[in-house]
Parts: sequence; C-alpha cells; structure tokens
Amino acid sequence: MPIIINLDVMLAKRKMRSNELAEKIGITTANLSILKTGKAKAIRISTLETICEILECQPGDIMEYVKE
Amino acid sequence: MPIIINLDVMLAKRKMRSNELAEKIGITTANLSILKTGKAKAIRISTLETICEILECQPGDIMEYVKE
DNA sequence: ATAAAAATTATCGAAAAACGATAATTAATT
DNA sequence: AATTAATTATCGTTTTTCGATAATTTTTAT
Repeated sequence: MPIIINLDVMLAKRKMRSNELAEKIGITTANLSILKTGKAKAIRISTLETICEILECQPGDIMEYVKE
Repeated sequence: MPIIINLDVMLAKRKMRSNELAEKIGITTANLSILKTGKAKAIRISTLETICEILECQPGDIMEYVKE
C-alpha cells in the first residue's frame, strides 16, 4: 500500500486520541479507524480538510507515498 | 475550498501535459480536469498513488490545506 | 490482575461520488 | 487560422464512504 496515512504522529503532538478526533471530525471511530489503518480506498476532500484543520497540519504531514 | 490540489507545478517540472498524465494514470482528461480544478469531492487512494508515482512526488507536493 | 476505556474489525444499507464514455465548448499552442 | 489541449457538461454504472450497530481485541488506568 504505497500511500500511507499516518495520523498517530500528529495525534500524539496534539495529545489527542482517535475517538476525540473522530468526534471533532464528525465521523464514527469505526470509520476513522479504517482511515488510520490504511483500509480506506478513497477519502473525501472534506474529511481530509477537517482532519488538517483539527490537527493543524498539512496533508503532507499525514500522507506519504512510498514506492512499490 | 481549503484543500487545494495543484498539479501544474509538478506537471511543468516533468514537462508533461494533462492529457499525457491522464493517459498514464488511466483516467479520462475530463476526470483529471475535475481534480485539477478543485471540483472533486473525493479522491481514490489508488489515483493519488498513481499520480505520485508518475510525477515522482509526494502528496504534499500537490495538496495544500489553506485555512478558512 | 481487574476493570474501564479506546481502538479495531465486521456487517448491512443508504447516500455520495468516482469514473467511463461521449460531446460540446473554451483556451492555449503552433 | 488551424490544431491541439483543457474544461465543462450529461448520463449511467460501479465503487466507496459513512452511519449505525455490535463484537472483539488492544490499550490504559486502577
């Protein structure tokens, strides 16, 4: 899975847990978990946007492309 | 639209046109245009992945979160 | 160790959105 | 001026998000 979504670093930096982030985004912890564990096949721009807003970060801070 | 997708910089760097990128990704120029012009409401991870692969860049190179 | 809280996994259904195909229009390039 | 590229639009199909919910596993706190 060459595109990695890693929220853990930013969550730690903000001292925030997944359930709190999920609540602030407005999605269930179940669905946030799918994002976190690399099981999402797509992502809404609005969701990415809210994550960046809450975590005060850039998409590049939580997404990485890894070759092959 | 706080999340900006800008492919123009990387396309210029690779001296590549949108139609060539679209062909290499395997989507129509029409749909790539929707991405380019900020009209997409979501993006498939696989599409983002292929874009990064072809343009040899990171998600952060083509996506930016802009406040409010 | 035990209990509590958090996170992951799973299933189902509904709503949203990607994407192809295609065509028409507009913009840019030669 | 002619050609090529890019954008916009519509329709139908397929994919995928996401809510709701519940069960399980993992982590944290007592």
